[in-house]
Amino acid sequence: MAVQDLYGATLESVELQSTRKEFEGDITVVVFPMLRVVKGNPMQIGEALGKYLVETVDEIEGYNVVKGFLNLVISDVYYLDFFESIKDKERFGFADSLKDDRAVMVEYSSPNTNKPLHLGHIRNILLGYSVAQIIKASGKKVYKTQIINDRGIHICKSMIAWKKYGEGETPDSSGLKGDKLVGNYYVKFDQVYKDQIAKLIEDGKSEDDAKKEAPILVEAQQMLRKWEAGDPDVVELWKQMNGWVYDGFDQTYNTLGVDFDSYYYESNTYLLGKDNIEEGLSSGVFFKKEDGSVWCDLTNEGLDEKLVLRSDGTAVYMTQDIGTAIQRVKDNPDIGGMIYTVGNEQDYHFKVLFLILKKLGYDWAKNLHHLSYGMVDLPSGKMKSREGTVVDADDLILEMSKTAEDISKDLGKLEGYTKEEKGTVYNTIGLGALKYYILKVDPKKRILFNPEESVDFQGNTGPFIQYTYARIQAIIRKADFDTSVSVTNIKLHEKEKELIKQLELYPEIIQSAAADLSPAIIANYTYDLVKSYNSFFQNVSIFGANSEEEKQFRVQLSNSVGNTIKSAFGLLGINVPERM
RNA sequence: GGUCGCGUAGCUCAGCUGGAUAGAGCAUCUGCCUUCUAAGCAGACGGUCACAGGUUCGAAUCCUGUCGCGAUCACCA
Repeated sequence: MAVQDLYGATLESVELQSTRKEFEGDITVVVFPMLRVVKGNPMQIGEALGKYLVETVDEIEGYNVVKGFLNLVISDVYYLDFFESIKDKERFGFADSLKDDRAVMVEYSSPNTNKPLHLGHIRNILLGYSVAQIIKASGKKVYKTQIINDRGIHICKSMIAWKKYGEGETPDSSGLKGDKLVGNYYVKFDQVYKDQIAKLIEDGKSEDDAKKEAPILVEAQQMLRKWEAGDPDVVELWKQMNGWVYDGFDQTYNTLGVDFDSYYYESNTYLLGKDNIEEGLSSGVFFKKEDGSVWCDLTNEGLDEKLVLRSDGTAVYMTQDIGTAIQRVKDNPDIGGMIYTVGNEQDYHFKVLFLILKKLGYDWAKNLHHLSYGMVDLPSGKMKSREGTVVDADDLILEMSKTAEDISKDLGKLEGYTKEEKGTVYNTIGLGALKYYILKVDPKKRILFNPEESVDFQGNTGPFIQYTYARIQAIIRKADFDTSVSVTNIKLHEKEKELIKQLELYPEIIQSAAADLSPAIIANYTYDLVKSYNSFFQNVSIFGANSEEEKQFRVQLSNSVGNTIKSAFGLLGINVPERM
């Protein structure tokens, strides 16, 4: 029996847990629940059980009973055996054996093409990408995708403003990133719109009328109708401006280190779903009201009736989402489930969407998850694009690198590195700080993002963990050890056992992060591991009175911790530098 | 108002399938750089786990209610 079998055992009435540090032992059996089955005093039952286990199970060397807790002492040999099995592994693809034939599609980012990405998108993208990595590591095939909101009135607003005031400006002519350029015209539209409203009100219009009648808005609406009619000029402009935006987005995705396997454009999918509504009507999932609108009755599920098709026969948001989901499975028939990374303001929408898809009878509908996350708030309050209080994604990333650079320079590390090498490290650290800061928090909680204070490199932060990894690499470089040598006859310290126990938990951590769709689990685990490691390493001197064997074992243990950090950070999409 | 989510140290967060004395980091204070990188380590200080009931041997964790904060309740997306 290996150590992991002991931990993995979950007999129904036996509760096992890792023994708390302050007690002697490795595994604890909680005796209290047994009292329901066996009558007696917890102490006596514990004693009897402990005695029996020591006699019959080789791995168990000793026991003690505290109150109703039976602490079992596991032999060092089993720790060493486990350690031997993971010593050199880069622990990424451990789950190959668990491969599931049903793939999962993960959607994230979902930008609008009228403005650049901001801090809110960053949370979305990091969460989605990380969850995709985690699910892949847990043994499933993953399709990463995004749906791009490339049509609608908001795009036309940027287009009309560019046409009227742009004077042919392009990313090349202005040196601006494409998404920034288009975003500027969206802002421009809003300025002009507001001025026009003010003027109309001055001329005696009511506020409501002014908002509806402002010429630039009317023009944008005309443009949308032309687009829908396929007007060649409008479509051409639309393609051109969206192309600029995609170039800009790609740059940002690139710096963030994320990618996608496929793209869905709303301009292609916005008409989807109507056929599915027809099918739903004939199978009785939906019903038609007198005015011709189509609804889904969810009152039995404790919800309301939900509109799925307007009385004029046009689609609503829900219609599209139904159609798109079905389309995706048609495109990738091995999909057995989907994950939508979308903010929690849409909790209700997805609850309804999933319910409807289930009612329509799709077998994959039971594996749909809304990866719902909280808003990112700034100390000044909510981010509002119109008020200019958004934190731009590119600016933020740049600022994080800059801070990493300043701190690194103060500490005087990285001597002997070229300018370029230094730049790469600063980027790795800055991005590590940003990604970790966002991912370590439970997705469903709101994040208060303080741009100044977020750039923290001490404690539970990305750079601290990266730093530990870099230190481990320094140890390995210096030690020049031979990993093929196995170390056996040594007596393990408590802190070493603690570390091995934590390394052993890694696969379970991934499974649990995959089940909860929460990278925060991986992040916090990695931090705990690093804390244990640092404590172990700084409190037991490596070149002290210890044997060569022990010394070698410690270097190997460092290596193993390093590999685990690297793998865990890989799941978070964070790189680790060899030096920093 | 209905529904959903959140509320843990001064601040930012872990812990939540019920278990032993509720844990980290930041901030404040005290030690530790001739051995691996002090972005570190060791320690001190800091708690009515929002509040009130309930379930039980045992509740931060589960249930009910109250309060506070947020989201959502469109023939918008």
